[in-house]
Formats: sequence, structure tokens, C-alpha cells
Amino acid sequence: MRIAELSRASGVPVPTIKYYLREGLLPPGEFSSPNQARYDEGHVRRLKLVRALVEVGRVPIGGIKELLAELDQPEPNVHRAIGCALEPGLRREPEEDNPEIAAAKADLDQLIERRGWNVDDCSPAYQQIAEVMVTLRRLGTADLLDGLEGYAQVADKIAEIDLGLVARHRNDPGHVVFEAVIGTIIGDSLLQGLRRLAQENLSAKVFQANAVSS
Amino acid sequence: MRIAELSRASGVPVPTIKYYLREGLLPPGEFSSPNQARYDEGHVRRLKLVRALVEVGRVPIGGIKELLAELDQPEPNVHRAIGCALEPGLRREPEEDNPEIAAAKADLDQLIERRGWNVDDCSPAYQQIAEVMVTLRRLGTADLLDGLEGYAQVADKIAEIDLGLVARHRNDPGHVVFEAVIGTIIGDSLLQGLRRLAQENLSAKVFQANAVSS
DNA sequence: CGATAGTAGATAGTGACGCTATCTAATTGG
DNA sequence: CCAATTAGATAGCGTCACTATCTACTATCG
Repeated sequence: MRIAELSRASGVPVPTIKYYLREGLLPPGEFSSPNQARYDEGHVRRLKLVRALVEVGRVPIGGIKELLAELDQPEPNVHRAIGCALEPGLRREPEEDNPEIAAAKADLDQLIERRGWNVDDCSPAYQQIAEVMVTLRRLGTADLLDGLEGYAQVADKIAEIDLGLVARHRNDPGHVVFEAVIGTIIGDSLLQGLRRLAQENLSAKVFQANAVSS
Repeated sequence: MRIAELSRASGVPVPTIKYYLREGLLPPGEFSSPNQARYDEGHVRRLKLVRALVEVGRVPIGGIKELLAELDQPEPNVHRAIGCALEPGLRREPEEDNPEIAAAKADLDQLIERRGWNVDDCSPAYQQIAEVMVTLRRLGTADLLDGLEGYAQVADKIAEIDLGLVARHRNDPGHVVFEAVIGTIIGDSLLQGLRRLAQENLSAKVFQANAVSS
């Protein structure tokens, strides 16, 4: 198909497709002559993926580029790919020597120890959690960290669901990686929404109960 | 304190403080003369909150302004305040007539029914979930929605922890609202990180098991 | 009292980001 | 053959979150 049809099929304007081609988010089409290219279903899928990551995942273009590069490896590393979505949001300078960060990491290490987690302490998620812990302390709401253990327990449950979902495609490794990336990055948005609905529901119940009992 | 000291105490540069004053994110100081103002601890706290929402919560300035306006009401509505952080990220035009959206909302309504949730179907969270469902279908990964029930169940657990944490301050309603907002918006980032660590840990286990058994 | 430093408020500028528009030369496809 | 389309290059745009500069005034210290 030509670029106009690719645009129609994906819902992405032609100039934007050209931009993604320039940025390396979309592989070039197959050239029949120096200024004529053909695109296929793979390009349509890739475009839809890019749009989902941009619009729902709020992943910056640079992160998407790295993520897709990982996905295009012969043996892609799922966690490295997913990490590309989180990393751009972290502090530019890790300010490693900061004692606040160090203290938070020490606490986080204890949590990891308690849960028996086997994780890489260089992963962007590890950094992100440490940053959140520092932020909560600075805000004077360190008492919210009392929920950490519970949240971690719930995180394990979520991960179980996540793994269960993608494991159904274990005969197709490429699809497993694809769904893992989608399920995690797009799934964040889903979980965020569900958490708010659950809060809304539960807090209504609690406040009603309070009103009745008072 | 004068603006320079406010800057030192909060870690926010003076021009940025002036910008926040202009944008109404920070209430004006107390004027002793037409061009001299004094700031207090409340300003320091407010600035720290704004920075946390900007840096960790990734909430756009406009959303923070609305959120703070709600927080400054005599009887702030927690969910409306939290919604201010989610809303700016949604589609500008709800394209209400779109059948894809309608179908997703129908599915979501069923989920809400099954869980017995009492929630407002105008809340940004409801819209967001519907958008995610549409996105997953467009990507051809609608099978990931099989996890919806499980995720919703987990969301209930998270909400329980959330409510439990803030309920400890129920004698101080202002603080409850403050912690609820922080705990939800900043907590999203925490949960996102924990989910990734849990995934990393569990997938390592699963793959190792697979390697042994194969 | 005066010199210096600090301040409010107005206005304009900056850099990153994610596109969007325009142009040229070449190529389809009826 | 010729109107429509294309690739690729370059430049422009709108938003966002600041950042810089300037003016007229004020605080404060010696």
C-alpha cells in the first residue's frame, strides 16, 4: 500500500507518518524506485502501537524509539523494553550522593529483602520508587509509606495476573513480548482508572457508614 | 520570610515562584507595602506540593491549579480534586457517538455492576478506562481484557489500603484530603514501580522454572 | 542619609516536544 | 501525456513550563 492508504488504515496523518519515519519509529517501506515506497500490514500495526504509546501511555517519542529498537531485536528483553517507557521521566542527574535518596534506597532494599524479590537495583522502577519515597518524606506525609508492604503484596498479585495473561501465548514468543509491553504500559492507565473507581466506591461506603453511626 | 528565603526553603528558583504566583498556584504573600510581600510556612508547603505534583505526578500546571482550587474550598471534594490530575490527559472531544467507545462503556458498566461498585460514570477515571479498552481492541490485544476482573479485584484491595491510611487522620479533615490527594497521585507512581519490580521478580522465576522443566 | 541589595510586577524570551506545512524533483497510473 | 501522488528536505507552529530582563520601588545597614 502507498502512504495515503497507510494513513487511512491507521488513522495517522501522512505528515505524521513521515515524521515517525524520520525519527525511526517506523521502518522505511520497501522501495520500488528511489522515491516510491510500499508499506504493509506490519506498518499499520506499528503505527497503531506508536499511537497507543503516545496517547494512552504518554511515553515520549525518544522512549518509544528505544522501546521499539529493543522489540525489534532477535531476542528482545521485555523488562528493558518496558523500562524505556519509565526512564525518560526520571531525574536527569541521579544525584547519587544525596543522603535522602540513599536512605530511601536502604528502606526499599529492606522491602525487597522481606518479599524475597530478586530484582535489579539499576532498573528505572527501583529508581522511581526511591524518588517517590523521598518526595513523600519531603511533603511530610512519610506516614503513607506504612502502606508500602501492602502495596507490594498487591503488586505481586498484579504481576501474577500479568504473567498469566501473556503466558497463554508462550508458543509465540514475539507475541508474548508484544503483549507484555502493551499490558504493562497501557495497563498502567487501566489500573490507575480502576483504583480511582474503587476508591470512589469505597469512600462513599465509609463516609455513609460514618454518617449513620454519628 | 521574603521571596529569596522562600526559594531557599523550598528549593524552587525565585523566577519559578513568581511564575507560580502569576498562575495562581501559590497564593500571594502578605503585603506590607505595594511592592513588598512576606511569605510563611504555608507557602513552603504549597510549593513542595506543587513540585511533587509536577515532577512525580506529571500533572500539568492547569490541572494543578484546579486541584489546588478544590483543595482550598471550605469543604473540598477529594475525588473532584484527584480528578483534576487525570482529566487533562483525556481526549479533548469525547466523540461520544463513537460505537467503539460505547461498546467499551457497556462492558465497563457490566464490570461495575458485577463488583457492585457505586461510581459516577462521568468521572475521568471511567472515561480513561473506556479509552484503554478501545485502545487494546484496536491493537488486537483485546484478550488482555480477560484480566479486567482480576485487576478490578486488586483495585478494591488497593483502595482499602488507601482508605485505611488516610482514615488514621479522620480527626483532621483537612489532612485527610491532603493525604488522599498525595497518596493517590504520587502513589500511582509508587504502584507503577512496585508492579514492575514484582513482574521482574516473577518472570525471572517463571522463566527459570521453564528452563529447568524443558 | 546614602549606598547597596532585594523586591513586585510586567513583558519577552527560551528550549523541548510533537507534530504540521511547504517545497522540489521524481514517479505513478489512467 | 498529464494530473495526482510520492520521498525527502527544510522550516514553521503551538503548547508547555519555565527563565531572563527591566523598571520602579523598598529595606536595611553603616
